Amino acid sequence: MLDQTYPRNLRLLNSRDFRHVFDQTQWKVFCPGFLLLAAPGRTTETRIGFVFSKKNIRLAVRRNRFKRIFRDSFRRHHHQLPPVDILVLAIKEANLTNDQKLSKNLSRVWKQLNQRIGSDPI
RNA sequence: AAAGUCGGCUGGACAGUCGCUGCCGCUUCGGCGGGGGAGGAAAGUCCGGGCUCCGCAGGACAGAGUGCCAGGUAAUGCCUGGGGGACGUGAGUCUACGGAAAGUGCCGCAGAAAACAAACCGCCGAUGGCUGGCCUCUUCGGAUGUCAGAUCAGGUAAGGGUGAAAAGGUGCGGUAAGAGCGCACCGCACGGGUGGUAACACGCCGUGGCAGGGUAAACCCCACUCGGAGCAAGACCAAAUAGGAACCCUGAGGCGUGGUCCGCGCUGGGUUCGGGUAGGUUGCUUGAGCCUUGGAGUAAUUCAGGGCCUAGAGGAAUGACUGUUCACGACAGAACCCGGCUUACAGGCCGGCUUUCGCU
Repeated sequence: MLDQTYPRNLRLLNSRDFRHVFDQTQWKVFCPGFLLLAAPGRTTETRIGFVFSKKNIRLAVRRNRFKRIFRDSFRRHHHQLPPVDILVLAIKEANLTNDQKLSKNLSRVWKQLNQRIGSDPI
C-alpha cells in the first residue's frame, strides 16, 4: 500500500523553512500560473508550502481552491519524490488557469521535478 | 389569469473510496473507532457596541459626525411607528426633512430688468402745458368755460414677450388707464382655540392687504454626540547566543611570550536572579446565542416557561476521485465576538396587497 496521507510533517511550517527554500533554491519548474522552487530537504521528508498573494489571485476562494488541488496531487505523488522542500509561488497568470487545467498539469510537474533533481543531484 | 408591488425562505441531492482537522473513547503510544467541520452575504471595513491595554478624558480651541417627532435597543448614523414634502390610477416608493430676518460666495442662456428693484412693447394722458372749434365777456391784445386732437411732462404694471423664478390667484367694484386701491372667496403671516405625548393638523376664531428669488451633501450659524489604540489587543511559560546584577571560589590560578625560571601583558570559573528573542500555551468560542410555547405591544421589540450546544484553524482544516440523479448548480471562504448598513448573486419556492380582464 502506497503512503498517500498528508500529515503535518510534510508541510513547511514556519518562516525559517520558507527562507531556507528561497535562499537555497536549486531546482525550478514552471507550471502555467505557478512557479515551483525546490531546495535540499531540511528533514528526511518531502515537504511543500505555498505563497499565494492576494495581489496575484484576488479571490480567497480561488486561493484556497488552488492550494487544495496542489495538496491533493502532492499527497498522491510525494512518495515518488526525494526528500526536498518545495515552495509553490503564484504568479499573475494564475488568474488565467482553472481547476481542471491545473490538476491535469500537476502529474507532469512532479515528473519534471524528479528529472531535474536526477540530472542535478545535491 | 396577466401586469405590478412589498415581505420571507432556499442556495443541488444520495452512495462509495482516498485525504485534512479539532472533540470524545480505546490504545501494545505505531494507531484504531465514533460523531462534528464556512456564509446569506463568511465580502466591503462604512457605522454602533462587547472585550483588552494605555489611561482616568476638567476646561478651551480645532476636527469629525448627526440634524421632523415618538418609541425600540447594550448602542447606533440602525430598526419600528407617526408627521411634512415629492412621485404613482393604486398597492406603494423616495426624502441630508434645523437656520437664507447674522455675514460671505455663486446663479449659464434668454430677457428691458435677476433684487434697498426696474420699465422694452403696450395701456392711459384724469392733472399741468400745446394746437384747433364753439359759447360768453372784452380795453379787441386776449380771458373764462367747454369739446376735440396730438402725446411734451407724466401716470401705470392689468396684458404681451423671456425665464426654473419677475412683489399671490379668481371674480366684482373702481379708474384717465390701472393697481389689495376697495370687497368676497381661496392662499399667506401673526395671535388664539381645538385635537394629538410630540412632529403636526384643522371646512374653528381674530388681526394684518400681506412675508419678498434660489442655493447651506457652498463657506457658515445653531443644537446635540465623540479620550486613544486594537486579538499582530492582552496574559502566561520559556531554550540557544550576547550582555546585566548579586553571591561564592581562585588570585602561588588560567592564557600569551619563552627551551625553562623570573619578568612582562591579558583576565577567569561556578551558582542564583531579573529582563527577554526563537518557539509554545492562552485569549478562542456559552453568546446582547439558537429552537419552541405562551403573554404584552399597531410594530421594532420585550417578558416568562421548556429544550439545545451548532466550525475554532494557525504558512492556516472543511478537499479530490468515481457512480446515480435533477430544475445541471450564482455570488463567493470563518481568522476575537456580536448588532446594523452597503455591495455581489444562476435558478427555485411561499405569502400579503394593488390595478385590469374573465368566470360564478
